[in-house]
Amino acid sequence: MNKPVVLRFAPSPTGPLHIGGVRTALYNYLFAKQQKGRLILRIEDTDQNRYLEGAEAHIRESFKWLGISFDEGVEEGGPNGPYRQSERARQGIYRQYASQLVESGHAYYAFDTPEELEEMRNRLKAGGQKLVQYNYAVRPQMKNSLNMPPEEVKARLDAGEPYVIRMKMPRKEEIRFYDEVRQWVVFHSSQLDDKILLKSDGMPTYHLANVVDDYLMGISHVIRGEEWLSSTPLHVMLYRSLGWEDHIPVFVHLPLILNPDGKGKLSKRQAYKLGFPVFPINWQDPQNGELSVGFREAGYLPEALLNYLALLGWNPGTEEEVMSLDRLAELFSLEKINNSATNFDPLKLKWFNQVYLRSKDVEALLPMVKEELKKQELPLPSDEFLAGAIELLRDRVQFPAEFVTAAPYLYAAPEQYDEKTARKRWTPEAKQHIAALLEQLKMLENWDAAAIKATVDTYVETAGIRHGLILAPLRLLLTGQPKGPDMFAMAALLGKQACTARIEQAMNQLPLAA
RNA sequence: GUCCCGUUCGUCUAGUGGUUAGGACUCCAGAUUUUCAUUCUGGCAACAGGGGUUCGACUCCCCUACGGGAUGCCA
Repeated sequence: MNKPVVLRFAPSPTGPLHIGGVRTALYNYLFAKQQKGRLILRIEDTDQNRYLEGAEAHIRESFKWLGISFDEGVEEGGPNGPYRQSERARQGIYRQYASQLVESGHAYYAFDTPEELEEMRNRLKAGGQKLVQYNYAVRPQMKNSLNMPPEEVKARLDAGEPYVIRMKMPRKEEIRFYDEVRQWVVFHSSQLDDKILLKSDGMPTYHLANVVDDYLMGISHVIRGEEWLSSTPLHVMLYRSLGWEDHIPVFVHLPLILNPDGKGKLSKRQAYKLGFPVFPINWQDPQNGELSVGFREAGYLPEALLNYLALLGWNPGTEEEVMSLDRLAELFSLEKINNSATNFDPLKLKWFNQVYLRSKDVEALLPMVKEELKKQELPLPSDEFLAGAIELLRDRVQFPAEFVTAAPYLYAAPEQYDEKTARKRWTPEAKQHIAALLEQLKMLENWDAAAIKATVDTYVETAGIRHGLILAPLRLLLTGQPKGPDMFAMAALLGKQACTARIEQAMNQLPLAA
């Protein structure tokens, strides 16, 4: 019988949710969904010193925007709660297992002070040791329960002396584990150190907490970033030492996401320099007040971000690229996850954004355009007008804001006219024709694109001139721009009143080309 | 330094011993369009290097180089 599929995403609220975390969460989500399993959101807040106010809320908000939902978590509830490790720690869960490990001889108490540890490291370094770590070799020289009589240990403990519990890493043991992405990975325990499992503040370290919780929560697959690969042997040892060898989850270590130039882990700094976000939604650093613009605020659609991210390290093995979340969940497979680090490509993300933006119906786009108008402090036209504007512009925008910024003339008469175009097109001859055409346009009863076009066509034909002589200057007068969407449709949308007014206004104002 | 992981067009990638090495983004050219964008067509562009194994290696093995990660009372 197959074990139930239970996944978890376990962020630490020491900072905002990062794009790499989003991808990890996404893969967890996709796999859980595909396998009809459960997905848990667990908050790994065991570091009291680095806890950041607002980070947890940022994480939650981000997922809400992205449309990634969890079956269990702090807000969702569930049978495996509590879902914050700090709360679980308060229940004594981790201490209990740490004690069990001490009793079974797999771990021990250590009373070394930070200064003593520092001294030990310096000594090893000075001695030319290649392994500078608290391990089987230095263990006998340190202040720990392995080197003192039980009475002394008890006395120190009873006296409330600060202590940690360390893993007693065996001296010589091969640790093999299977990773779905890298296949078999082998480590030797001799290279590993006696990692702290329980800190002196009583909190567990990540290693202990994640193993205990994964076991307790019945996690079947651990999908996480590659930076965890190196500590996986410790985790495996922990499972073994706790007698949970049969419950070791399937490990899936995802390749890292690097900066666009391939140099180093994707960083906020690099991203900022290149002009793209790294956080799903805005993040204001509570310490220095610095604001980082999120993908949401920058005009990215969650579908686009997710689609792009899904393909960053995975692909369906076909040439299908534009996929909904449902489709992704359908096609997702662990075997097809890539094993090499990947560069973040903001250009391709933009392309996805364009694809998704264009496919949205007017109803969905309307609120985005309105919001942008509000932001720009522009008057709010009717929905009908905006719908027309959206249809007019949909093939030429990558971001919602561009429905406004790319065509400001739809919302207000132009105040400036493109100089180069004016110099070239606004000739005395052009002005003369436009004036004559204006009279005809004024008489037009049905102000629609076809009628306007017919009027212009007829005028051009009878005057025996080329379209360019009329069209380019006309567009200039109407919009101030040399380019833009279909002019007749645009003029129709603007309305007769506005168009004739703009033409007249420009005829009076705009100096002729020499 | 040590351990671990990795290396196909500029980028994301397909590829599991015999392929004209395929697709997408970017870029370029042409067509369409009143212009720009869209769309369509076409083009440029890759197996890190060296040894093996094999009739035959992008595919398997080893070495080198390069990149990355870990090496915390952080996750």
